[in-house]
Amino acid sequence: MSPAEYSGLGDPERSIALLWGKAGAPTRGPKQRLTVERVVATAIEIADADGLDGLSMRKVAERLGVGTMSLYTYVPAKAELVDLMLDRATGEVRRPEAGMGWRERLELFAREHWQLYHRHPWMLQVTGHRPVLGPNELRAYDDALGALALAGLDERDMVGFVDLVEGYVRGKARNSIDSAQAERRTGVSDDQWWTARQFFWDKHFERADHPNLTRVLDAGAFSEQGGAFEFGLARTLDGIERFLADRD
Amino acid sequence: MSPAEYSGLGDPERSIALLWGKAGAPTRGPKQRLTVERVVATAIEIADADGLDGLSMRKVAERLGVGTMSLYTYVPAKAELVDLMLDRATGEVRRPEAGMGWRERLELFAREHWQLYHRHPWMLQVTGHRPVLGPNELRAYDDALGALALAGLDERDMVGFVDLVEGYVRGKARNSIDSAQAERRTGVSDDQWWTARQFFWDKHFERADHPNLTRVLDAGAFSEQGGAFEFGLARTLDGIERFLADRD
DNA sequence: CTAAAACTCCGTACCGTGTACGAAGTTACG
DNA sequence: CGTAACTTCGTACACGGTACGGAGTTTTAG
Repeated sequence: MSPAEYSGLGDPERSIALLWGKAGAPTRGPKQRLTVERVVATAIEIADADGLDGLSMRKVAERLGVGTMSLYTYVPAKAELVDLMLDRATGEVRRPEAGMGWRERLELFAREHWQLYHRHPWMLQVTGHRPVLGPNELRAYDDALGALALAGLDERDMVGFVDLVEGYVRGKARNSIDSAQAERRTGVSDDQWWTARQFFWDKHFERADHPNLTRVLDAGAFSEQGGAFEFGLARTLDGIERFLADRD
Repeated sequence: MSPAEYSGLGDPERSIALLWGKAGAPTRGPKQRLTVERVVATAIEIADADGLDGLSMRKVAERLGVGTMSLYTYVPAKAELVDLMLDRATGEVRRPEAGMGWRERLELFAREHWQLYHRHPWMLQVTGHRPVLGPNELRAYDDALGALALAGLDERDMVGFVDLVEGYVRGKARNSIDSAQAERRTGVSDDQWWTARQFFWDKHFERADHPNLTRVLDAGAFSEQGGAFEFGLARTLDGIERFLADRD
C-alpha cells in the first residue's frame, strides 16, 4: 500500500476504523504494550493541562514511558490523534431523555457542550479541520437535530438551527476560555495584564472618540457578564421560537 | 530595562505604541530600510495565502528581502506582529452611517465582519489571545455598542448582545472557512475528502441509530445551506427584538 | 574633531516540533 | 524452521521562534 492517499494524509479507512474502535487486532508480531485508548487518554490529559500548543508527541510518549516513534504504531499521525481526542471528549456529554421538549433538549445540548469546552479548552483550539466522523460526534449531532425535528422543522432549518446553537456555544466558550489560555501560555494573569495596560486607558484612550465604550467601561459592565451564557442562550432560543411562531 | 516584563512577554507600552502608530522614530543609528507598516502588510499577504500556520518570520523576511532577525527591530516578537495584523485587517470594515437604526447597524457589523473573515481566514485561527487594544478594534467595538445603545439597552445588555452577534458571526465564518483551510493545509479538496469517506456512509454508518442525521442526509439538507448566514443572523436579531419587545 | 552611545542589520546557534527511515527484536503462520 | 508481519525506537531532517553578539552607521556629547 502506498504510504498515504494524498499529500501526507493518512488512509481514511484506517482513520475511521480507529474512531469506531474497529481496528482489527494484528495477529503477528509482539503484543502491543499500549492501546490506542491509553494514548488518546494521555494526550487529553496533557492537552487539558498545557493546551494544544503544549501537546507534543514526545510528551505523550514520555508520560507513557515509551519511545516517541512507538506512538506511530497506534496512530498514523498527530492529526488523527487529535481527531480521536475530539471524539472521545465529546463522548462525555449527557444525552437528552425521553419526554424532553425541543427547547429543553437544545438547552441541555448547549450547557453540556459549554461545560465540555471548559473541561477541555484545547477542543476550541483545533482550527481548520473537517468534521470528525466519530461515534460520539455523530451521536451528539443526531441528538441536536432530533430536538429540532421535535419542533417540527424541515431538514434545512434543522441543520441551520443546530449550527446556530453550536456556533453560539462555541463562540461564548471561546471568549470565556481565551484569557485562561493566554495566562497559561504567557504566564501573565488577567489582572496583571489589565493592570499593565491601565496606563493606556488613563493616558492614551480618547474617551470622546469612543462614547459607547466609555459608557460601558464607566458602568463597569464588563464585570457584570456573569450570567451572559444563559442570557445569550435564552435570546438565541427565543429567536428560534419566534421563527416557529411566525411560521404558523 | 529588563528584557521582558513577564516571562518572554514584551513591554506593554511598546506594544500599544506600535498599535497606535505612536512609536517615536529613533534619532540615532542608520535609517530603517523598512516600516512596521510594510512588515505587517507583508505578513498579512502571506497569512492570507498560506494561513497562520504558513506564516513564519523567515518567509516575511525573505519576501521583504531582509535577514530574518532584522524583523525584530520592527516588532518585538511574532505575537505582537499578529496583534498588529489583526488590528490592521479590522480597519477594513465599513462603518455605520448616520440615520441607520440599531438592526441595520448590527447587520452591517455582522456582514462586514463575515466578509472580513473570508478575506483573512487566519484571523479566526488566532486562539487563546486577549483583546487587541488597537484603534480599529476599539472603533469597531464602539460602533457595535452604539447600535445597541440606540436600541435603548443598558450597559450590561449592550455588551451581552454585541458578544452574541460577534460570536455568531465568528462561529459561522469559521464553519464556512474551515474546509477551505483544511484543503490548503492537506492538499485534499472537499470533494476528494468526502468521496474518500463515502464508504463510511455506505458500509459502516448505522442509519437506524441516527434517524435524524439520516433524514437530513437523505433530504440533501447540507447542500441547501447557502443562505444560512443571513438566515441565522435574522434569527439572532429576532431574538434581540423579542427581548426589546418583552421588556416594555 | 573625536569618541562614545544608540541604533540597524543579520549570521549563527539553540531548542523544540512532526515524522521518515531503517535496524533490531518478537511472534505467528506455512 | 524460515519468513513474513509486526512492534519498538534511535537517529536524522527540515522547519519553527528567537537569544546573542558582532559589524557597520548615524547622531550627539564633550
